[in-house]
Amino acid sequence: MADRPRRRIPEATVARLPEYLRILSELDDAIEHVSSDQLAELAGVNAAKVRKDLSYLGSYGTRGVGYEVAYLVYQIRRELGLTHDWPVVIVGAGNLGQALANYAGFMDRGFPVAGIVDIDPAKVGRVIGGVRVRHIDDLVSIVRSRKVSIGVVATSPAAAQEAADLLVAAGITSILNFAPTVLSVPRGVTVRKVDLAVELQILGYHEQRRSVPSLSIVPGAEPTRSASA
Amino acid sequence: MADRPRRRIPEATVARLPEYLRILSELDDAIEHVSSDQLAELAGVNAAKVRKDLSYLGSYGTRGVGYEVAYLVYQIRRELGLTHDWPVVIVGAGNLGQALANYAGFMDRGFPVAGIVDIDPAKVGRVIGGVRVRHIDDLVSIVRSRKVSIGVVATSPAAAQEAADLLVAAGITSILNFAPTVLSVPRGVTVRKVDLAVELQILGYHEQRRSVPSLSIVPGAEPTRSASA
DNA sequence: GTGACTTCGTGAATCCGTGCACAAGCGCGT
DNA sequence: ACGCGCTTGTGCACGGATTCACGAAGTCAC
Repeated sequence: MADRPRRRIPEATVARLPEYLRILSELDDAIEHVSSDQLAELAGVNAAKVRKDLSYLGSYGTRGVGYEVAYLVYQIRRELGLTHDWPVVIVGAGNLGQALANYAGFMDRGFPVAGIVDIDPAKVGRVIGGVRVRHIDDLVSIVRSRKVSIGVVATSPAAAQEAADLLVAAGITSILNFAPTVLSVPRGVTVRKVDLAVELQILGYHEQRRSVPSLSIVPGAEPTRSASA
Repeated sequence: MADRPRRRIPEATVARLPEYLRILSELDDAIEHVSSDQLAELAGVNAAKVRKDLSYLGSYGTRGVGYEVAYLVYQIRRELGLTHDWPVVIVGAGNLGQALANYAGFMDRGFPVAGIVDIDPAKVGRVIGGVRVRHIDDLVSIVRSRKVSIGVVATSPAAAQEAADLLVAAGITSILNFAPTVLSVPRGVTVRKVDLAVELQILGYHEQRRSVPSLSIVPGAEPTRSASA
């Protein structure tokens, strides 16, 4: 119960914890315990990995039984800092910004949209996903009043760096960047990037790779196994 | 010039190549050569990494000069299989599906939207991003006629597995999954997943981490340095 | 209480990715 | 022709992540 010394959790594990959390949350309420094997199966990963990941939580599984679902959920939420909501502000009310604001999954999972801003006066005032679009000049006041620490960049690539600068100036310390641009930010600000085209290009690479060798080697080649899930 | 034996490229490198490609494509046309240092700066990574990445292409940089931009672009495009377009089909014409279809970045970067399908008859017929939404029953014919090999799942979580099954049945071999669900697919099908909420939760973890220690240790604690860029 | 069985937690081996450091190669000026 | 300065390409060492394998610790039936 007492705050334990809190060891550092490997980045790879941090990236998987939300997945475990989602899976556990979706489990039938009647299920009280899960084994690492079951959880691994559901998450599409190795069972040993699950156990090692969970061991970083200092979490108590019970040998011979497994992990108590409710307690595990509590532990993961706590470690991820999900004991309270993290409001986010979205910069850019274009296609993507609108889709994000509408996306129920944000609100549901503890990231309510505190505001959407755009530089285009024509978009200001429109209501998206229950939130009114405001002018980018209001960014600072939104961030301050709602205590927002996470910003989402959903602008055009050309405007992304400026958006990031404004977010940082407003006091944001974490940025999720959807624009295909490398953002430069001061030390102490965390940036994560999601580039949709890059994901497709990676898939394209594998596609290309599975077709090229087949015509030069075997007649009825079986597809090369590739990292799925 | 001749097809060289083509070594396997590490996954981490494959994930960075599209980024290099984008940066190189955006360079001023007047620039003929870039050094690994310059490219590294622009991509926000280490110069040695750039050189090692590019060395997998068997690419010829010139010592003392750098890499010829045009040739490098050609090489990367070739390695990623971007010498021709890869049409994609989007399943799900909800918020996200619409945003994706509208997203110019797909078309621009070699991934034209060959079709959007939805199960909801009310959505069928609507035109999004220049493409008419069709019923999911037409999926097979779209995939066959347009030779689509990449599918995008932009459905609700509940429908995602079914969407994936239909895509696979239609002959798709690569899937980009935006639904917060673990898809199970046959061997030989590549799946990549983008979960927006997971990205936010990872940011949330870092946010929480930079605030918690400060209250228990130092009075004026400086934020813990974290992996940015 | 005892033994069979299940499942966790973790040491140890291995693999992958990163970054340093330096030799080899190229161009340019003289 | 030659040497100087710049930049690539890569061997090597290191650290992080994955996976195996097994001892420890618990449950359950009888």
